[in-house]
Order: sequence, then structure tokens, then C-alpha cells
Amino acid sequence: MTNRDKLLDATFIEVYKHGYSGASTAAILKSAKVPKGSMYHHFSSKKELVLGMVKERLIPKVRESFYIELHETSRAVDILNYLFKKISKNEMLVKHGCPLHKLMFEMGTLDDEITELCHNEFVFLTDNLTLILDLGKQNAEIIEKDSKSLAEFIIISSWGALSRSPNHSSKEQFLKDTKHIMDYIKI
Amino acid sequence: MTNRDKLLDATFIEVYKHGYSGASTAAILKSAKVPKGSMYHHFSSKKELVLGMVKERLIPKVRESFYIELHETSRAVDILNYLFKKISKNEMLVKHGCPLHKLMFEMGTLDDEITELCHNEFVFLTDNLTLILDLGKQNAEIIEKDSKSLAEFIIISSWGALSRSPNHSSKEQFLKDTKHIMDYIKI
DNA sequence: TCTACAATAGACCGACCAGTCTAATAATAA
DNA sequence: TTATTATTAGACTGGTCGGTCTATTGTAGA
Repeated sequence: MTNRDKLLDATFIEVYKHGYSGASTAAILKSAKVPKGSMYHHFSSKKELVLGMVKERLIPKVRESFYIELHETSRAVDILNYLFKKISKNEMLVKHGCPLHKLMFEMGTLDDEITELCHNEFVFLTDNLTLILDLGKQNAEIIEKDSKSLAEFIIISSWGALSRSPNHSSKEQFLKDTKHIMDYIKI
Repeated sequence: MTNRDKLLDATFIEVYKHGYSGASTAAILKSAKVPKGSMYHHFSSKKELVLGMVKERLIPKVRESFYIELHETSRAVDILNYLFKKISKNEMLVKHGCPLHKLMFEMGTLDDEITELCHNEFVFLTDNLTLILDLGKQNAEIIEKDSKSLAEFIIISSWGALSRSPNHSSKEQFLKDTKHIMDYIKI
């Protein structure tokens, strides 16, 4: 593994744990076992390092949990149940929330570029979910609502459900929350 | 206004804007126009200052938006519509999210005491909302669901709705999100 | 082999961090 | 008045911050 890869991995963990402000370059370098000169060779600043981490680590990871390829034969309700179940099995997500949501929330007041990058991914995820909901409406599985607004609501409320205090969040708790979403959207 | 009060006010703003890690004592002192010795006279550390701010500023402010006294004659649906409307009119909340949610989310990985204090307030708010929903069920205004779970879902998804990127959040957007909640819970 | 550039390595820098210290002043009680 | 305590005031400290600098090493082409 190259030093660049080690840096991106370590940055993901440090920023997820301590936030952007709380993540120090020293801690990232120590955890990655990479010298400082190497980091500033690959990235011009801490911000650029984090931008790279979002593009090459955070977004791919989030898609693993919140994105699913649509097939003509798919059933929308099945897809959603599958996604929620998969998310609920990811202990990291359940305990500490969606890393994209967490970073976007923190950076909202600190940096427009990082915030926008996160927001674009939110749009990508909702666009995908919108297609799934449209399919569900065609199949008469899902209530007749504006699909895009509904998709946004599902993601934003899932993120809310994942952002409870770590000591009081659990797989069961999350599934209870998403049950409300499913009860709402199913016909 | 005493220096202690000035400090708590400034701490609320700085922590809301920059998060706990990003809020420096120097910035707080400058904004409050209070010397350092005065701060460390009233509070033994930055953490104690923030704990005081949560108890004496953040929690009261959050209750203004998310808490409502219950009266026997109240209609649950009216109360919720009123609360959502009031929240939507608070530009600060709509743009930058619920400060309680934001702090709890950040501190989840950093400090148990602050996280717990925030979580306790989440419990307080849900307990209050649970009573309102119970009343709504009695009046046959609201679907038959576990009131506590429903109350938690309403608050957590409202917080999610408020935690969108500031450049893409608006009063209208928030009301669209909460419309889904209302459509779900109303009979 | 020589050349040129990419990457590694870490000492070093000024700025800023939370927190300490001592001194001065205001308020209160005897 | 005097003694005592609460509060204000800010200079100062050791450590950490993001970032710079120079030197060295690895690597690929001529």
C-alpha cells in the first residue's frame, strides 16, 4: 500500500472519530505511519487531504451502505428493507452515524467546498432512491407522493436515526425508527 | 450583564458555529469581551464552560422550539403543526440545525459527560412529545403506534431534516420534510 | 552511467491552544 | 476602619497546530 493510500485511510478514521477540527495532521501521520513531508508532497494542505479522503474513501464507503443498483425486476419495498437491514448490521454506522452526514453537518459552518462535495453525494443518493421509489409506485407498492421529496425524507430521517447518542443507539433502535418509514411509504 | 453571562452567550454562539473542537477559548473570550482570568474563575476548564452553556443556554433555547406545555384541551395535531411552523420560522435552526443535535453528534466520540447531558434532554423532549401523542391517540387524531417510539422518530427525523447543508436548506424544504411526518401520523 | 524528477524523511517555524500565575480591584462583613 | 473573599486583569507557559524547508533516497529514461 502506498503512503498516499495509508494517509487517506487514516484520515477517514481520524475525521470520523474526531471531526474535521478535531482531527490533527500529527494524529493522522502517526496512525498512518507516514512522515510529514510525504503528506505535503501528495496533498497541499489538510483541507486538500480531506477532500481527497471524501472522494476516494468516504463516498465509496457510503455508497456501499446507501446505494443499490436498480434492476427492472426489483421490488422497491424489498430494496429498502434490504438496505435498512444492511445498515443496521454495520455497527460503526449505527453507533457513530453516517460519516457523510456527520462531516456535512460539521462543515456547514466551516467550509463551503467540503460541504458542497458532501451535499452532491446526498443528491446522488436521493436521485438513486427516487428511481427506486418511482418503480415502487409503478408496481403499486408505494404511496403516491412526490418521489424526490420522499427520497430526501427517507435519507435525511435515516441519517437522523443514525445520529443518536452512541451509548443509546443499537441495531434494534435503528430498525424501530426505519419501521416507521416503511409503514409510512408502503401501500 | 455579568461576565459569566457574557461567557455563556459567547460560548453558545462559538460552539454552535465551530463545534466543540473548533471553538477556541480565545475566540470566546474575545467575542464576550471578558479576560481569561475571569473565565477560569467561573469555570475550571473549557469543558466545564461548555457544560454550563448547555445547561443554562442551549437547553432553554431548544425547549423554546421543541417543547410545549400540554393542556387537556389541546389537539395533538395542532400542537405538532404549530411546533413545526415555529421551527421553520427560526432561520438559525433551519440553516444550521438543532444545536443540541449538532453538539450531541460531535461529542458522541469525544466526551461521554457532554453527550449524556444532551441525550438526557433528548429523552426529556421525547417524553413530552409522547404525552402529546398519547392525547392524540385518545382523541383519535393519531395512528395507533407505540407513542414513545413514534415521538423519538419524530424528533430524530426533524433533527435530520434540519441538518441538511446550509446552502440547500430552507423553511419550505423543512416544511416539506415535516409534511411527510404529519401525513404518516394523522389518521 | 548520468540526469531528472518523484517520493520520503523529519527538523524546524510562527501561530495558536488550553490552562496557570500573580497582582490589582471590587464587594462584603466585622 | 480593617480583614476577607469574589472578581477582574492579562502576562506567561508548555505543548500542539498546520505548514515549510532542506536533504536524502528511489526510480525511470537517455
